[in-house]
Amino acid sequence: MRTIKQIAERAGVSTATVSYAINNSSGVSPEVRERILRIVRELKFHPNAVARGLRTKKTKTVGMIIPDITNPFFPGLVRGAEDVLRNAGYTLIVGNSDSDASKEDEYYRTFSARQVEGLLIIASSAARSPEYLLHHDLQATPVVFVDRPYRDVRTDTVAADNSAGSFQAVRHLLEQGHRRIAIITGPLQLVNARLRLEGYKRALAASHVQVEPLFIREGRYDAESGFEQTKALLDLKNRPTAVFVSNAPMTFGCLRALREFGVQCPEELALVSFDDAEWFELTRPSVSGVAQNAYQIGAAAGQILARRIAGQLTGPPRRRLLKTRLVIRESSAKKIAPPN
Amino acid sequence: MRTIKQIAERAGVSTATVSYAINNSSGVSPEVRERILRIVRELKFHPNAVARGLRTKKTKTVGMIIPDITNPFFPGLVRGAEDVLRNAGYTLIVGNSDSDASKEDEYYRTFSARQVEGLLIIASSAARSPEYLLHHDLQATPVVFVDRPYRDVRTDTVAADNSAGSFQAVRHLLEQGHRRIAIITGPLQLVNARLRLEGYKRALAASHVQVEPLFIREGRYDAESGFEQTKALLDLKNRPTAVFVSNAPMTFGCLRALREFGVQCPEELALVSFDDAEWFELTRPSVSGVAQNAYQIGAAAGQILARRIAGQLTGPPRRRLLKTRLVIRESSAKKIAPPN
DNA sequence: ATGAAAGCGCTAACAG
DNA sequence: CTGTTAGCGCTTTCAT
Repeated sequence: MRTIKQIAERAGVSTATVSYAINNSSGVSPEVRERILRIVRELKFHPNAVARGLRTKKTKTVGMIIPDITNPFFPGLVRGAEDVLRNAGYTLIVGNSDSDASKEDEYYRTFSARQVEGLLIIASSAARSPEYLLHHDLQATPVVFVDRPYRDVRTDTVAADNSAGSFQAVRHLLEQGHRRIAIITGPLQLVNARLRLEGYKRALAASHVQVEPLFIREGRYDAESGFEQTKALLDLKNRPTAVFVSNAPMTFGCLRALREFGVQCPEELALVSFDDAEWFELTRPSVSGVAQNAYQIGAAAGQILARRIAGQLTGPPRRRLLKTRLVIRESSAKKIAPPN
Repeated sequence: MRTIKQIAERAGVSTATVSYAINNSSGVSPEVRERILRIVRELKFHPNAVARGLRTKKTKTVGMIIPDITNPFFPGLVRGAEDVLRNAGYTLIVGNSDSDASKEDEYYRTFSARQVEGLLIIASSAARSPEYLLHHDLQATPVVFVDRPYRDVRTDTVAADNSAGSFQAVRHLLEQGHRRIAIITGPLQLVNARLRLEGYKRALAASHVQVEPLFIREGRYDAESGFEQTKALLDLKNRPTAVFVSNAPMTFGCLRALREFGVQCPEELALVSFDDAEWFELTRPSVSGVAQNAYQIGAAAGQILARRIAGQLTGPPRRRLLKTRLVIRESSAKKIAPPN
């Protein structure tokens, strides 16, 4: 491995001068600078980021905690954050928590030890708030909460407007003539699951439709629970005519159930999903969804974090809620006759 | 931020002793060790990994270059590698190259500067071989090539057995009575695309079926090219009766084309895909696929890398080709009459 | 415009 | 069993 010292010897200057040259600080004569940079190029010298990090206490590293990269919603988020952060000179380290507090803790320790300059968190609960981070030596580190906009948290937050998106989806079902609309929610300890439920309730209220408690089924944001809860709805004496499913994996399970039990969609049960997976277009029926732009959310979060770290952004926490877009497909395209 | 020095003062010992204690080196009396560890816990002290890395030249960091985390095949790979490496004490940094050489280079520089101890690479071409890495100060760094088993490369390699998987898929189509079988390949500068083509040819040869050059269409592993090449096949005067598509995104495009041009599958054109996406099960028809276990590939690669770094694995490069599994669904389930 | 030198936090001889 | 000390590669005063 080459060091600044070797470059200095070759160039016949001191290490300080080499340092100035490669960091293009002022006060190095053009000739000397050029000579040094030439040698740097020849020897393919890359300054040791570890040494630099130790000295400057700026590691140019950011940590990100996500539930699971294998869940199709998160890659876009990560990619958006990565692209922005890399452009700003940061390296991103991503950890999968499986929404497990002890794995989260493990990553907090790793990140703390590695002196990350900032944190992007998709938290498993509000307990993972900055107060919590105090326990991990990360108190001074800027944090942005992503995707799950906990309210009581004193950090920047970027997420889709879950409530508005759900409102829109359920209003659409109401406009199609549905009155008996069920919802399969995510785990209700997660804010975004609660917000999607809230949007559902608001839409019903706006149309003076009573909430039917049996129509509110809590899932776990995975395919299995989507299947189970759909089955539960189908087993009801008084079935709903439509269902709003709170994410794509559960919609996957829902479709499986519809198929297995031979339920016609949208005729017997109309469907709108939160999220808009690519394959929604290819199923039969194709699936209506509330599209959130994961890349954009990640990019916005990365942007805010970079500016906080650089001190370009100060003051109270920013809350950005990004717009969703309702994509109507076959699963909700049929109007039904009003009941009376 | 706490340092070893502060712990030492509190405990009334030297920094060396603290270091011994937290690294549980031998030669520290139980009482002193206990006292130190108690203080460490109380103060939530996490040794500065940057300083440690500088001193020991072991950063416990591994770099991974993938084309794009947003492509559904890669998250599994990454997760597999991450889980294994984290267990072995390494932190994984992942970079998206978009199969772009200059972005790859950028990550090589970053990884080099950050003193990674090993590299997991899904390379855009064989040129990204260890010889190439010489240019980036990474010569001594263990490298494992993943997913794309370039032959002329002197490193460990882990991938699915692309050729065998394709062979199996095409043999299946032959067994269904098909003789006019097309293939949509990936970009042929990628080994795995070439290997999938090779498996296709071997299967045809084994059944004494002549290769029809018009039936070999090169795509780009993306949905658009899957659409275009399917259209090209459908435009042929003498259409094939079946097509083998070399990955899931192109199969997505293929299905779109079939739908758009009203082609019945499997009746008019049977279909088998390399890869097995979750949604293959939900389309109409459901899609047959060659499943490769991405998680397992990533995990195996991580394992080998960790052992190379630790020096537990020495000697010539290992080549591991993991088995694929053919999953037969509706898109290829119908036998057709032999064309005598 | 350039150099000498201190020191970031840690580990590892070496000494005792 | 514990302490002293040098030094990893770099940046950054402070001199000159």
